[in-house]
Amino acid sequence: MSEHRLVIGLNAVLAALEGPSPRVLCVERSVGWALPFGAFDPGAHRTFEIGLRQFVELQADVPLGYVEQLYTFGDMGREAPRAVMRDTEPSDRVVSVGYLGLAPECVPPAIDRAQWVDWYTYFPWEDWRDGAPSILTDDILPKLDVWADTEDRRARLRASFALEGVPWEEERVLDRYELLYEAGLVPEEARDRGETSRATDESLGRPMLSDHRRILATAIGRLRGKLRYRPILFQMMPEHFTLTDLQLAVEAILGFRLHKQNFRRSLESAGLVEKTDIVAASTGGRPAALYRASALALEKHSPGMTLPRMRQ
Amino acid sequence: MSEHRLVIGLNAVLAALEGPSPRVLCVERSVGWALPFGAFDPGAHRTFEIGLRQFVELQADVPLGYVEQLYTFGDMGREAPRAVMRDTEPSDRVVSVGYLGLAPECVPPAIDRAQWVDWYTYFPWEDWRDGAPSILTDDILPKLDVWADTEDRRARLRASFALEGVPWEEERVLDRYELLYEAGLVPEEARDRGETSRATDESLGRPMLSDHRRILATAIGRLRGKLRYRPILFQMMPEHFTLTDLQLAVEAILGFRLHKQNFRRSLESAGLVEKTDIVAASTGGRPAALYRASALALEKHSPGMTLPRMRQ
DNA sequence: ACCCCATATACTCTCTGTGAGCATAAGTGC
DNA sequence: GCACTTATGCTCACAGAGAGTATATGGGGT
Repeated sequence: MSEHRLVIGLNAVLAALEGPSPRVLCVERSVGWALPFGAFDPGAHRTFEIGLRQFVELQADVPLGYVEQLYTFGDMGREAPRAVMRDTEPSDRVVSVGYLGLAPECVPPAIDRAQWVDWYTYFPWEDWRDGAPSILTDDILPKLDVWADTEDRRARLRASFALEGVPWEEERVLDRYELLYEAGLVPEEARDRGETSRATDESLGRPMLSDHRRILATAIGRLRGKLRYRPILFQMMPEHFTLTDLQLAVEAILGFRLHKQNFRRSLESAGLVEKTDIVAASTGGRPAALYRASALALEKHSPGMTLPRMRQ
Repeated sequence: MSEHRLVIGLNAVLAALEGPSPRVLCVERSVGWALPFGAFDPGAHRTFEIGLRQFVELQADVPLGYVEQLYTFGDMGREAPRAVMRDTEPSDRVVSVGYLGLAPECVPPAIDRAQWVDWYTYFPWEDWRDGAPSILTDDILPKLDVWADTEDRRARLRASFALEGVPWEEERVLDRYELLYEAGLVPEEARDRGETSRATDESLGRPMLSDHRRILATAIGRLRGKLRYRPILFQMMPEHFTLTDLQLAVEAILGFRLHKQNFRRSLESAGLVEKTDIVAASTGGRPAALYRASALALEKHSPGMTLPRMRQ
C-alpha cells in the first residue's frame, strides 16, 4: 500500500421542477459552479447517505427527499481539485460517489451561494422541446463531424447524437457529454489537461468544477431512463397537479414533447393517478381537474409510465 | 476529519455459464468463501478497473472481459472484516465497490483456491426452472410468515416473494436476500451482530465472507434485469451456439423457463443472431443450426431480448 | 346575450408485438 | 420402415401503443 491517502467525495445532484424548467441545485464557489459536495468522514458518518444529507443541508439548506446512488467515479486525472476541499493534501487521491436526489419543489436555498439552475444551462443540446436545438445543428455537429475521422468515432457519433436515421435516445446524456469531452469541445477537457486558460467558454453549456458536469449528466440520464419503469416522477410533483402539469414535468425532464392523449391514457390505465374533486384555477380555457399520485404510484417498485413521443 | 483511514475494497462478481449452470468465480479463504477482492491502491491504480483486473488475475487467473460497476456499499457494520485484508488496521473504515464481470466460458482458474460455483448454491430460492423451489415453499416462506407481523413487513414480503398473486420478479434478488437478512434467516446476520457461533448453516444457501453475498445478489439482479434491454448475454456465449443453447443460458440466468417459439421469434425479429452454415453435432433429434451473435448484438447500446415466460 | 377562442376530455381506428398452440421437417436408434 | 426426439415454421387471438378526430367547458370580447 502506498502513502497516498484516500478521500471519498460525496456529490449530490438535487433535482426539482419549476414549472417547465428542470432545475438542479448548484453552489457557486470561488473557482466556479459546483454540485453540493464534501468529503465523507469515516469517523462521523455511519453511511454515505448520512454524510450526503449533512453536506446538502450545510451548503444549501434544502430538504433531501428521495435519494439514490448513481455511480462511483475513480479515474485519476478527473477528480476534484484539492484546492476546494478542506483538510486534503496534494498527494491525496479523491474518488467521487455521485447521488441523485429529488425534491417536490425548488425551495429557495437558505445559503446565498446556493441556487436552483435550469439544467439545460449545462447541457443546451439536450433540450429538444422546441425541435432540434440550434446549438446542436449549427455549432456542435459541424465540429464533431470534423473530429469523427475514424470509423470508430463515426459510429459513436452516429449512435449517441442520432445521426443518419438513428433515433435520439434521451437517456444517453453521459455518452454525449463524454464524446464532447473527448473531442475537446468542453472547457473541462483543456482544464483537466492542465491548461490554465481561464476563458469561461459557455457556448457549449456552462462548465462545472471537477467532474461535476459528468456526474450531472449521469444523473439526468438515470432520471430520464428511470421514468419509464419506476413512478419516480411523483417524487418531484406537488400533492395536487393537473395532467397538463404532469406532462409538462415529464417533457421538461425528457427534453421532448409527448403525445397528449396517449400519455393520459397510459397514466390512467396504469392507475398511477387519481382524480380529486378539486378543479384548478382556470388558465384561460376549460379548468382542469386536479389529480394526485395513487398509492400504487408511491410504491418503490411499481411500473413507470409509457412516454409516447410526439412526432412531427 | 477524524483519524480513521479509508480503505476501498474492490469486489468482482465474475459470472460465466457451464451448460445450464450459471456460475460465479469464488475464492476459498481461511475464513470462508469470498468473491475475488482486494484493496484499491490509490498510488498504483489509475482507475478502479485496473485494480480490479489485477486482483482477479492474482487470485484466480481468469481473463476478465466485459466489466461494469454495480454499487458502492458504505454502510458501517457490514463491511469487510479486517482480518482478511492485508495492511489494514482495526480503525480503518472499509467501503466496497462491487463490479460485475462476464466471461464466455468457465476457464479453469489457475489458482487452486479459486473455483467456479453454481450461484444457486448461494441463492437456492432463486431457481424456479423446475417450478417453485421446495426450500422456498417448505422452509423459507413459513419462517417469513412468522416474521412478517407488521403491515409494513407483510407488504414487503408480498412484493418481493410474490405472495398473494403478485408475480415473481426475477430481478429482485437483493430485495429477497435483504429480507432474509433482516429476518435473521441467513448466518451473516448473526455474524455481523458479533455472534461467534461457527455453525456453518447452509440450509438457506451457502454464506459468504463480509457482505459478499449481498454484492452477489446485486450482480445477479442487475444481470437478470439487463438482459431485457441490452444484448449483454452474448458476452457469456461462445462464438457459435444453437438457439436451444441460448435459451438454456437465459433460463439459467433468469431461473425460469421460457416459451421456445416466442423466444426464437423475438431473437430473429430483433436481428440479434445470424444463422451460420454449420450444423451442430446431433444431440438425439434433428440437428440444430448454429448461430452467432450479429454485429448489432455486439454493440453496447443495442436493445435486449424479450423474455417470454413459460406459463403452466 | 351571444360568439369566438382556448384548453380539457372522450372516442375511434389501425398496426404491431406478444402469448399460445399446432403443423411440419430432419435427424437417431431399433 | 417405424417410433422417438429435437428443430423449425405457421397461424390465430388479443392487448397495448400510435395517431387522429370530435365534443365539453370555461373565459373574454362585442
